This record gives sequence, C-alpha cells and structure tokens, in this order.
Amino acid sequence: MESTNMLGTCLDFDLNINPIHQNDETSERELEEDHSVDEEAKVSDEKQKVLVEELNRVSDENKKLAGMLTMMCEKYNALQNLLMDLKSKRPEKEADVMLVRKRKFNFDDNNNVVGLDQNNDSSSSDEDSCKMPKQSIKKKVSRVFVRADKSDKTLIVKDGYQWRKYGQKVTKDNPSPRAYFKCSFAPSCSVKKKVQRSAEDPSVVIATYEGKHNHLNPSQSKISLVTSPLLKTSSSPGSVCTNSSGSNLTLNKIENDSIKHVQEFQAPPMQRVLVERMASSLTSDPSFTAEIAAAISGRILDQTRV
DNA sequence: CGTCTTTGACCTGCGC
DNA sequence: GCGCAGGTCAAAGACG
Repeated sequence: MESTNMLGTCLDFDLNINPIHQNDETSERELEEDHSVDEEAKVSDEKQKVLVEELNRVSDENKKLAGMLTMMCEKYNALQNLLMDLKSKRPEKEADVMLVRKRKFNFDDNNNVVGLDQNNDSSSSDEDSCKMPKQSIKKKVSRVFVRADKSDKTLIVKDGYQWRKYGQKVTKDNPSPRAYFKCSFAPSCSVKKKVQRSAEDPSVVIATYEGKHNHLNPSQSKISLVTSPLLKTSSSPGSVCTNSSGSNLTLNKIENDSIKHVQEFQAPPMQRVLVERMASSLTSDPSFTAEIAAAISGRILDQTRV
C-alpha cells in the first residue's frame, strides 16, 4: 500500500499487529485513513515540538551569550580599574622608561647610528633586529585574513601602512608564494608583514604582522577624524586609539566601521556603553583582534567549504 | 632619476 | 656535518 509506505516504520508496525481483519476492505480503508490522518498530525506535532525545542535551545544560548558578554564587560572594567590603579601607583617609573626610550629613539632617528639600542624592544631599527639574536626578539605576531580575488596575484593587503617588499619565497606547505614586506613609512619601524594566500582557500590572503609600529599610521588622521566622536568617549589611556601604535589597521578599520554601524542602530545608552567598551577592548589588543579575525575567517572558510 | 618590485643568491636555524 | 626550509639581501629592471 502506498499510504503505509509513506508513513514509515511506525505505521507498518501498527498495520501488521492486527491481521484478523485483512479481508474486510472497508474497515481496512477506514483504518488506513484514520491512521494516515493521525500520523500526519503526529508528524506535524513532532515537527512543531522539534522547532519549539530548537527555539528554546537558541534562546537559551542567546541568554548564555548575553551573560558571557556582561561578564566580559565586568571583567574588563575590573581589569581597567586595576590597570589605572597600577599606573597611578607607578607614574615616575614609567615616565623614566618613556624618557629613556624617547632619548634613544631621537638619537637613532637623527644620527642614524646603529647598535646603540640593541636592548630596546620591537621599536628598534631594522639593522638592530638583523644583528640581534632572533631568540631574544619577542615580537607581537598577529594574523589577518583578507578575502581577495583569486585572479589577483598581487599579494597586497591594503592596511593603511606603507610597505616595501623585500622578498618573495615559495614555501613547502603552500604552492602560492609568500611575500615579505617591511614598514617603509618610518626608517626606525621594524614591523614586518608576511602575505600569503591560504593553501586551503586561494581566495583568502593571510597577512602575518610581526612587531609593533612606532609611528602614526599614514591614514590614521583620516580615520580618527571619522571615528573620533565615538572613540573619544570610549578610548582609555593606553588604548590603540590614543597611542596609535596598533599593528593592524585593517582590523581597526573594520572595527571602527562596524562600531559606527552598530552605534547608528543602537540608541539605548547601556548598549551604547557596552559597544564602546567592547570596541575599546578590541582595539586595544591587536592579538585579540587577530584571534577574532582568525576565528571569523575560519568560520567563513568552513561554511564556504560545505 | 628616484622609488619600488622582482628574483637569484646567501644566511641561519633546525632536524637528522 | 649535511641538507632542507624559511628568511633576508641586494643587484637589476620596471615604472612614473
């Protein structure tokens, strides 16, 4: 029978348990009709149940995420307060360090003398970084995933900074070449960038940033003009917005743009404060932004692969 | 002519 | 010590 086949194993089971009325055609037909109506109702009920469960699960998840966000904000506030306390307790020490750094920096800039600030951090010059043992250099490394046209073979990631290409190499694990860039905006800036297409998805370009810029972003002024009304309220001392030493403008740009959009849509002050705080926390930590970008890109890659 | 890109050679770290 | 792979240098060419 067609109807029994359509209704699956449960119905087959029901029909087979009562073989006594097999010759009674009318009663069988009535029975089948009843069964089919019942089963249709059952199926729709089950579907409804599944949907309701899914809805509940999603709303629970949403609640959990909201809770996590609130917790993150609270923790961020606590950390911010802690940082402010620490800064207020040790202002002289930091000022001394800054003074020494500035002095060394000026000397290096003006006289172009190499080798005097070898113990300096990532803001030392290229020559220094070449002479120093690689193990002693602790540079901040961040990765940015950028969607690019497959046909576009120029490994250029526009991030607002000025880069000079100094090498290209084909690596073992990836058929597409890897390009090496140095920041050419400031001679003393030791930030390097490696750009390579993803082996898994050639439409994705992976830019790896090493080090921290010790100068303003060439296009920073333009960006800060656009976003200053928002960031002025959100940025705290020490954030990227104020020290402008973020290593990743692409992300900053994306974040700032998205922040603008978010602010346009979210009028309630509480949400606005939350968004601003989140934005501040995101922009103040390049590694965190890189991790977020990596996670998002990975997610996108996963979805495009399916 | 100055700047930027390309590309082969060289250097360095690491595993065997 | 050797080979491999990644990273860097620097000469040559392209381009505005």
